[in-house]
Amino acid sequence: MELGLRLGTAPAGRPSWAAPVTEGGRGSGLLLTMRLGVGRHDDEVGEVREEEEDMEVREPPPPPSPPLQLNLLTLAPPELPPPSRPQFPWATENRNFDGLMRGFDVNWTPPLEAADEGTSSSSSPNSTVSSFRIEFSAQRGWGESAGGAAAAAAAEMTSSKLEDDEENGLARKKLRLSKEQSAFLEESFKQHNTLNPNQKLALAKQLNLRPRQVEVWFQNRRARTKLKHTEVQCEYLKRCCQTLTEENHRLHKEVADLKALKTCHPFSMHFPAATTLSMCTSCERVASNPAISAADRQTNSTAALFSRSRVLSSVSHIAAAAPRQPSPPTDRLELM
DNA sequence: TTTACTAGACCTCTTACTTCA
DNA sequence: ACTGAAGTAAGAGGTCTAGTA
Repeated sequence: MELGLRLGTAPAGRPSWAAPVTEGGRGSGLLLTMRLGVGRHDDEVGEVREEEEDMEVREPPPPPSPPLQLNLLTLAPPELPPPSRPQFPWATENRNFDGLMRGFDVNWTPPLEAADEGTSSSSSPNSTVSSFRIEFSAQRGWGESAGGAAAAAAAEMTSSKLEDDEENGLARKKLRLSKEQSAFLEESFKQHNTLNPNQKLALAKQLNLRPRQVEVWFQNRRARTKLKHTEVQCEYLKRCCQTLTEENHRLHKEVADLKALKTCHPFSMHFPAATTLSMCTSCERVASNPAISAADRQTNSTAALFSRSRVLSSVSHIAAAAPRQPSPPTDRLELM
C-alpha cells in the first residue's frame, strides 16, 4: 500500500475539489488529499486528481425520481412533461412562466388566503420567500390557471415587498427557502455545481428568486460540499493513521525481539534478521513465522520489510500532520 | 507584446436569523 | 416559555481570471 499526503491550499476562483494543488494557490483553505494505491508510483498531478475525484464525497445514488426538466444550458423553456409525471410545482408553473407573465395583470391583487397562507405557514412573518408556498395538488393540471397566476403574483408581491423593505432601509430579515425551492436547487446542483450567468438567471426565474439568491445558494452549497468532503477525508486519515500506528508498534516490537534474539545467539544467525521475517502475500502482514517455507522467506524478505518501513516512516509525517491523533515516535525501522 | 485597469466569479469567514430538541 | 446548538441565507472582503484600452 502506498500512502501519501498532500497538504496544500486550494486556489481560489475554481472549485477546490476539482482543482490541482499548485504552489501559487492561496487562501486559507486546507486541502487534504490522501492517495491510496497498491504498487503504484504515480506522482503526476493529473493522476492525483483522479484520486481526488475518487475520494469525492458522493451521496448514495438517489432513488429514481421523476426527471426534472431543468434546462439550465439555455434559456429555452423546458419541455412539458407528460401529465402523469410529477413535477415540482414551480417548474410546471415556470414552464409557462413567460406565458403567465405575458398575460399577468400587474394590478391584479391575489386573494387574501393566497397572501395570508404564506405567513401562516411560516413561523416568521418576515420570511418572504418561505411565505411563497404552493400546493402541489392545486398546481397539478394547471395551465394558465388563476392559481398559477396567484402563486406567481404572491411570489412577486413578496419579492417586491423585500425590495421595498431594502429600499426603505428596513432591516433585512433572513429569508428561508422553501423545501421545494431547496430541492430544486439541489437537483440543479447535482447537474452543475457552478452556474453561468444564463443558468443563474434561468434558475432564478424558475424559482422566483433573485439571481443573487441563487448565486449565494450555490456558493454556500459548494462550501458545504467541501466541508463535508474534508470531514470525510479527515475521518479516513484518522482511521488509516490508527491502523498504521498499530502496525508500526507491532513491527517495532518485532525488531526489538529480533535484536534481543541476535544478542542472545550472535553466532546462530548467519543471515540478516529481516530474512527471518515473512510477509503474508494476502494480508501483507509481516510475521516471523518459523513454520513459513523457505521460498516464502525468499520472496518476502528484507526488501519488503524495508518497503513497509518506508511506508511507516511516511505515515509518521501524516500522523504529525493529521490533527488530534496521538502517535508515538515512528523512527525508521532499523534492521541490523 | 506588455501593462494597467476593471468586471465578474468564486472563496473563506462571519453574522444573523430560523428551527428544533 | 426559554435556551442553546445546528443549519443556513446573506454580507464582507479577498484573490484570480479574462477582457480591454
